[in-house]
Amino acid sequence: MLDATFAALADPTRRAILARLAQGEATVSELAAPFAMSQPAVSKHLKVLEKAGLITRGRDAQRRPCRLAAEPLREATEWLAGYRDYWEESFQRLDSLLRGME
Amino acid sequence: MLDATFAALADPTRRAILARLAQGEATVSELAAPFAMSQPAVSKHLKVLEKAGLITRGRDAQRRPCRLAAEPLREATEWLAGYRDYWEESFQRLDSLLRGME
DNA sequence: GTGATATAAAACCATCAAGTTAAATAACTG
DNA sequence: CAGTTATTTAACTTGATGGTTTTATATCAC
Repeated sequence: MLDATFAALADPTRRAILARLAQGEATVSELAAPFAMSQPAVSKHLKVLEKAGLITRGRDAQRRPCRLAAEPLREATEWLAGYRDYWEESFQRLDSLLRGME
Repeated sequence: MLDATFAALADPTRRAILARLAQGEATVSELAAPFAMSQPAVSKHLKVLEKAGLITRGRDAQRRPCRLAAEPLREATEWLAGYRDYWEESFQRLDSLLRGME
């Protein structure tokens, strides 16, 4: 699943969508609004995110609200954690960043 | 830079190359050996990794030894860290939900 | 200089990704 | 039912990816 996760994260539009969803559920049109691209284009991005397991979608009348599903992000982070030894000096910084967020 | 980093990590061959390089410097042919693909194909993967800043290359006679350069991995991890409390929170929510059901 | 080794570059092909517009589907509203 | 809103699907274009084989470049060893 790492393939799909990293591929999904490689696109700035999709990362922005995830950032928006971190604030809470949103509909397709709400997600599409900030972008200078057609709504079907955003729908495609959502399909990529859904296939990667990064979002789930509900049903509310005509709307298909999207929710963040962060589990693949955890897996990706775990993979990256295997390399933390290689940035030891800067790891201290990341460590305090994480501590600060708790 | 996140675009290039995540795109580079989306390929299993490239992740395997990084895993190998985490053990130490290696030449192109050493890196290519385990894979059922031509050497030029591996060279292309190395170019992708180099452009993403994930490896650097030296010179040793005809050889171009590759080294891991983990800084982009740190950046990627930092981006992901922004979601860490999100998933921890949702696990906690799930956890209390489950507790409430007992 | 010749030949062998290590790697990169070129040309090519098939597939996929990201966008478009236009049409189809689903569900609400009057 | 007709019309509107929300979203998906289809068909298409363009450009990037991942692989191939063949050719070129660089360096060593003789």
